[in-house]
Amino acid sequence: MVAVDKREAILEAALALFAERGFHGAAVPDIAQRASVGAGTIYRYFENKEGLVNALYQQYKHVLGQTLLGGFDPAAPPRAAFHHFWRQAFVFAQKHPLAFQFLELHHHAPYLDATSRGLEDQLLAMAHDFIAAATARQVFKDVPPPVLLALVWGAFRGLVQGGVEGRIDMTEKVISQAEECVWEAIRR
Amino acid sequence: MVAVDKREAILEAALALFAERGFHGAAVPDIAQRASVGAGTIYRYFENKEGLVNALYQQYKHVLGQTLLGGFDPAAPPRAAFHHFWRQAFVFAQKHPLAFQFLELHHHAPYLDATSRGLEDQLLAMAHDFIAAATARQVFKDVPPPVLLALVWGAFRGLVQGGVEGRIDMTEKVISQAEECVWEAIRR
Amino acid sequence: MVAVDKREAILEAALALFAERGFHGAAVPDIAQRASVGAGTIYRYFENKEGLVNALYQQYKHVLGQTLLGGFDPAAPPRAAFHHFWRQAFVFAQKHPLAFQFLELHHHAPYLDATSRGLEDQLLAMAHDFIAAATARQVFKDVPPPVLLALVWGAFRGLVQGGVEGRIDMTEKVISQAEECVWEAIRR
Amino acid sequence: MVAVDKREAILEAALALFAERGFHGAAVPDIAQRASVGAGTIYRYFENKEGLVNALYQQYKHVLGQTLLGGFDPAAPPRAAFHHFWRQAFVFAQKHPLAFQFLELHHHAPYLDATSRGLEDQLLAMAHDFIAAATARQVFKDVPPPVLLALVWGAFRGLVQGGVEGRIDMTEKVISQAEECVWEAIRR
DNA sequence: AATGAATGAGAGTTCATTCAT
DNA sequence: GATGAATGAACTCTCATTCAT
Repeated sequence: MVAVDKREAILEAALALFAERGFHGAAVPDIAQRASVGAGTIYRYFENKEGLVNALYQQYKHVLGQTLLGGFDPAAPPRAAFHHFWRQAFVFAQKHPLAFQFLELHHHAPYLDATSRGLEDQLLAMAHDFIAAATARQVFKDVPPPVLLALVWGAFRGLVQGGVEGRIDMTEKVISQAEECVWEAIRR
Repeated sequence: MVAVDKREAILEAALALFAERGFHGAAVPDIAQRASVGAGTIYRYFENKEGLVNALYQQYKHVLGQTLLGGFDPAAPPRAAFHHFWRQAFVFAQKHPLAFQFLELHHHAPYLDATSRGLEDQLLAMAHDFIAAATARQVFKDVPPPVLLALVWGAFRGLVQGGVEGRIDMTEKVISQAEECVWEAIRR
Repeated sequence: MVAVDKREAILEAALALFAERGFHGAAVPDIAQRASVGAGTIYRYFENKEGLVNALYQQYKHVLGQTLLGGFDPAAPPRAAFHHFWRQAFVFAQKHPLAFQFLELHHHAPYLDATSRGLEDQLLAMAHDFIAAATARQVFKDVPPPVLLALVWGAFRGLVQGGVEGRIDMTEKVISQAEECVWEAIRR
Repeated sequence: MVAVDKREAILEAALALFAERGFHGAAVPDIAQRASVGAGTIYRYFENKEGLVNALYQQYKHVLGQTLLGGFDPAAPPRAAFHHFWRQAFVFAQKHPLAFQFLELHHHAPYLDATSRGLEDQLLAMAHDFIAAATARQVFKDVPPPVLLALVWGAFRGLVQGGVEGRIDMTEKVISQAEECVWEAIRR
């Protein structure tokens, strides 16, 4: 097994345990065991437990950003743009369900470093700009963009959690219906 | 100081630390110190740390339920009912901001006991019934009630978090605007 | 057992193990076991392992200083003063043989804090002043005081170690003879 | 790079770290890194960490012995012999300052093996014999030879340490003056 | 009833040593 | 021969829990 695989195994195990139990609830030896790796090995790849969460956070925050932007047409009309973001967010949440949980659980945690916080701020800023532009063009309701953003992302997150917890059968149709609901929430 | 006050002090301290750092991140001696109580005293009032989280969870889940239902008129039309719930949810979130954080953070945690889960299920069921009834009367969009519930509660949660994290200035107007947004998300 | 006794027991155990094996060679659980105390208990009395060595160092450096100065007559002639210091140094080394070993072993160690270093410097300065004064009065050879100090204390240390290691039978007579030897080394 | 060079590099690195931090304070990977060698390589040349200290101890104890005896004239009168030993001891301490520190620091350590202890005993015996002979000829004071040895070597060690720690400016003159002091300590 | 000193299991982390490459 | 990634035992330290006072 090459080094890259071991690093991968550690990240994967840590993702699962951090998502399930939180940072303080996931013990390093447990992570090591799940990764089929000696406990000491983790410290060859990450400076310490905090380094491990931050690596994870940054990796998936980056993937999330790339996924949301991937194939996005800046010239698209707002409704199409919204559709793009909505579907791409789902792509991420379904491809990386643990990572989605993990990211949402570790928001603003005191053990996140400046780089992690920077990535979060960046994504937030991008979302804010998009909404502010559409608001300015009177596409969205006359409501402060941060409010619209909170409502949209909150609704999305609620939906995904409902799926994960088995309260919602996440069919293609449900995703579309939810998109329409949320669009009506924000469109003028 | 009478016993009730000590119990109260412990619960209050635990609420603050659990909300801020999570279950595993909050040390019992820290809770004791914040409550100005000996560490051993906590074990006179609660069987152990799990007993303490569960007491807290049950207490505030109950308060949340009472707050949502308080003054509710079952005969009110859906829009008025929705208005009632929306405002009452805000009443709770603003009266007990730490409790709101705490409840959302500890959803489905493995250390929650059957009673805690039961209370959660009960609240969920009530919400579901209300939505299902309105859906049946074609007030809401033809979307599975759990989906509508997830969208609404998710949006609400996102809004509150935005306020807590300082991204949103939670004025009376914002609360009203958000209510209108969310209503349009679900109404037919 | 009262707290003071436990602190005492920890200090005594730590003294023995640090003197025997050095700082890094003495494991905290070993110290705890020798002190008949739980490992965690050590951390109620000392911030960490470094805090423990420093407490020990400061305590015995202080005792050494007090012992050397105890009953000293500043007006005494140099030979009498030297006799006093020589005998008092032996009093310390025989009353606290482990402490003597410990102090000599941990000289200038990187884990000693400013207070510990300060005490060491203070003792050194006192000795230096005494020697410099006698040198100025042409009682001692015309040799830099630090050199005389190094020779005297080194010889003393060598003698004590020889006793501890069983190479020397430390009788009253030997102590006197050694005193005379060292006196002749430094006197003009 | 030939094998001998690697062994040399390891010994040199180990000497520096053992002298500075002691046996338990010097980590094998640190030694390897300082020697620009893989950690595993150390185990090709030495059985384990103990084997490494012992090799070092024996090597330098041997060099010390050779240096002290080098050019020694057994027929020389005691004062000349003492002068020889004193200067040669300085030759060693100045040529191998780390080795001097190392040897003094690791006296009687439990991880020294029989060979190391044997070398130490041998040197001690030689010194003892020299002193005993001179004492028998009434050149030295009527003091047990081990006492004289302890005083002389202790004084020497104190002097060297004072130089290393910067308290003494180790000029040619100081070395001579100190020699005279110590000679007067022991001569009848 | 209340305390907080005491505990030891278990946390995060280091390191002497091994072994596949 | 040489490496350094890998290991797990052992290290320092924390903390949920107990119990003598």
